[in-house]
Amino acid sequence: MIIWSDWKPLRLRSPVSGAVLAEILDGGQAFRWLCGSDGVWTGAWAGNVVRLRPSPANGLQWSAPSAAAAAAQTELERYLDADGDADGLADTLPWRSDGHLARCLAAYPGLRLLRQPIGETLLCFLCSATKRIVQIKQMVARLAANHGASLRFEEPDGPPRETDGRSPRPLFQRLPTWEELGRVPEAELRECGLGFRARHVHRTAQFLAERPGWLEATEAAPYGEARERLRSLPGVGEKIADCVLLFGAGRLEAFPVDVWILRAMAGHYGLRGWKPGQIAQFGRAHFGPLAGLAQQYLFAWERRRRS
DNA sequence: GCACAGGTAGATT
DNA sequence: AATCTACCTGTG
Repeated sequence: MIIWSDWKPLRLRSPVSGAVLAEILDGGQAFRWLCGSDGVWTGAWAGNVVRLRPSPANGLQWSAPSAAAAAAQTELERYLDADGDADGLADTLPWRSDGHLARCLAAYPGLRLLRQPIGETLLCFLCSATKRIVQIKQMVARLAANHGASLRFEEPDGPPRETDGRSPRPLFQRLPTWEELGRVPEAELRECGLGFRARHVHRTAQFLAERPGWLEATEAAPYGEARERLRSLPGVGEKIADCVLLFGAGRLEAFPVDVWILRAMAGHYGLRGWKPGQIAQFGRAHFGPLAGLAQQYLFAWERRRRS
């Protein structure tokens, strides 16, 4: 039984509607947010579990297990890049000369890139190959349930306040660290539904478990070097490397090219038949140093009304 | 029942 | 240096 702190307002420099919040939390950047029938999002990253809900006038409210609430606000503000000027960044994209981009920006005001832990982001995107978001979330939930450390929020004595017996239990286990994954046999990863991705996760874990600090050094390296380092991991190609840098390291110049971006660039930019590598090159040249932010808008637009 | 899904790596042209 | 192809498994 979790005792949640009271709801408190969360100030975002660029506010978001409920719909844009849903796109940020559940649009393919992160895979550990669940939305209840009451419209409340519950999500987890690192050792944090947090609830979020839209409030009037594009406001946001948050709540955390009361024992962890003090630290949670700081962590959440960093995770959501609350102080970041998301709309100001978007305004520097070349929308004035790009009608389709202008339309995408207008459709998702306040859309932003999350600042997730790089290790978790790598794990999630190793699971993402030829899978839909629902399935990725399922695999990741099983990894946490079977191999992640439990999160215990000890409650001090006192009158219980707001409780929620239906809290999504899987979120109260962390994702396993790479060191922990290094001790998990590939067969047990397959039991989490990873399929052929289990081999990639297993071999990447073998590599990383022996090299403490390797991911942190990668995060600190210049973009090109970081990308090559990630590419050297089993199961990490150009697309996943860019996803990890964009969603897990705040590298807004990373421009992941997936099937949705291929469709977007074919349909709206006349680049039918172009290869992913060519699209990536075009994207960085056309959209500039924040190409990854543009990518997120194009991705959201392309994916609307689909699963 | 069966194609297909936020790809990657290795073989084959 | 391009272009196939196998790889697991749940969903539509």
